[in-house]
Amino acid sequence: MNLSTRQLRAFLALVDERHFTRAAERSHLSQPAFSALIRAVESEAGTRLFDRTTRHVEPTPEGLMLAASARRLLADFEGALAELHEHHALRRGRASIAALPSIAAGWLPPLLARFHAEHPGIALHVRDALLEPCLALVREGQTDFAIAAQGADMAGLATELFCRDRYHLVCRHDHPLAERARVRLADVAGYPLVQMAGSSSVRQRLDQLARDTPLATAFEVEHLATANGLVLAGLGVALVPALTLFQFRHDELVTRALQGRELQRSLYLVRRKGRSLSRAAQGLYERIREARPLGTD
Amino acid sequence: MNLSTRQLRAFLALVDERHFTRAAERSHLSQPAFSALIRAVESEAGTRLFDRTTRHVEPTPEGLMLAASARRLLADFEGALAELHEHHALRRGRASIAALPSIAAGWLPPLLARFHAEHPGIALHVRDALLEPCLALVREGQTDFAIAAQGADMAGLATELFCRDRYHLVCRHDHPLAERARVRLADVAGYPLVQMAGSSSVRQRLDQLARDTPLATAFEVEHLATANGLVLAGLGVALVPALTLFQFRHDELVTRALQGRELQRSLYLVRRKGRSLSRAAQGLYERIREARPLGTD
DNA sequence: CGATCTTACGGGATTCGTAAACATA
DNA sequence: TATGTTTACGAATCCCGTAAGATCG
Repeated sequence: MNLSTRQLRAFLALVDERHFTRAAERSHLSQPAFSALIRAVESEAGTRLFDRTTRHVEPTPEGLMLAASARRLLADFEGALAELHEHHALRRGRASIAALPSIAAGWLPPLLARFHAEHPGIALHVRDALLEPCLALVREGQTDFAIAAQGADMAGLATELFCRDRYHLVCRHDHPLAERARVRLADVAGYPLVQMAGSSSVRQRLDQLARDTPLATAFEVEHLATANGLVLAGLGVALVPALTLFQFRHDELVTRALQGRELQRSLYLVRRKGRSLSRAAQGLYERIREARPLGTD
Repeated sequence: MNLSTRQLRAFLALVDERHFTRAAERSHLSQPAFSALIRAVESEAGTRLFDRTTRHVEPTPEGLMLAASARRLLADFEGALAELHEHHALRRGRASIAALPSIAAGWLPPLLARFHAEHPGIALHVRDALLEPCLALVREGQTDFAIAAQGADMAGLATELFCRDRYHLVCRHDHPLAERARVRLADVAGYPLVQMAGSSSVRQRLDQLARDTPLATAFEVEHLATANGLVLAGLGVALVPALTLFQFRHDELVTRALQGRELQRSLYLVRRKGRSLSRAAQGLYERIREARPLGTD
């Protein structure tokens, strides 16, 4: 049991035209070839579909029945293909991304705004989550891809460098460290520190970097905005990556890049291995890759 | 833009199996042929539908989208074809027939009952109408065919003899004519006659036959049942065709076939010329033709 | 290294178009 | 008789299957 859309279209052409020669022209076929095609359709259908004399062609009642079905089927078919093309052309679709809170709040939104302006038909979804939840969302397919650091278990995930994000000192401009042009990690060791909570990747990476440098943790907070408030109040200084500095823009605060080749974290575009993204997600992914802040080495 | 149901089925086989070799077997194709077929589908769709490595095959998001559509489309398609087959096999459908009142009330119902028992899925519709309305219904396509006499204008209609229906005398058994074994039209001339109304074909045909025999019309009625009552009351005798005699079955009444080669009416199966009947109507038509009461000559 | 998909290629079935035959109003 | 469909037939195309090649785990 096999029929092609071309056959259905030719069949409908004959139903409409009621004339083999004209219907054959409309189908870009010679009349005899068209005649054979109609015979094939009738054979597939298992019943005669047209009453024909040399002077008159007319669908049988069964032909009219099939014509109604065929019109519906072709419309559905073309609708399905059109939808596919819409998705392919990024005119429709859905893309979801997970990102670490710092990225989700700072770097990402302007890019999403640009992408949305370019592709208003694509629905965008963002999840801000800490590192492991981020990776879990990708692993479970609940999000298309993520911007995150490397986790403990990266099996089944494919990563691509997003950027290297250098740690910076943030302090009040009246803080002693504010006067130094170049600041090393060891220089900060003596001062009370406003730290992120241990669950954050910013903190985890910092703990790695400061393995040999005892830091004086004065506060532990969940949110960068809180850290900002504490530093602004003169209760300590903060060590945070460049992409979080948008939270610390204030006249009374200064930032200094920490010297030292290693004093940065690496962020990655993370997606499921061996599994392609939807066209919409692929589009967003590439847009992000093009726009990524390459950072220092 | 052309795709066949076979291609859609093969595509779905691969979505289900996620394995070219197995899907190819399920599709009764060699694996390379199957591979080429999938490529053709992807080319038609305009987008990649599967991620494949030599070890793993998986539909892309677009592939899954198309798969959902394809399943729906194939189900619809097969539904439409199944419906067509149901109609072809006389398991479903609709047949409508128009018939002169005498036929519609007498000969036809038992046949319809048998037909319905054989084909319970076919909805039957009957219209009882006088000759010209009968033919009009057929001409306008409001009924599939009719059992009727020939009308004034038979253009566009195709007829086939249904039966020859001899006129009979109906009278009380105590009527003088009841004693005669053989009755001719002229024998009836002197007696008061219960006639059908001039709009009936029974009457019109009788007027033709009696062109040279002055008949004594005592009553004109619309319905045979009324004629029956009048004859039973001894108010006259009736001249009606054999197929109406079911209305005159009564102990006190006798019927006598009118002698004479011409003293009959011809009834026909009437359908639109050059236009085929639906399978259901065709089935009923043939059933009627097989069962027709051939009548005398 | 083995399982699996892709490419290459010859053979066969399908389908096409031209020309002639056939049918109906 | 003229218009339009079907049949006949040689040719081009498409599609299939076998065999060789490439690739990933």
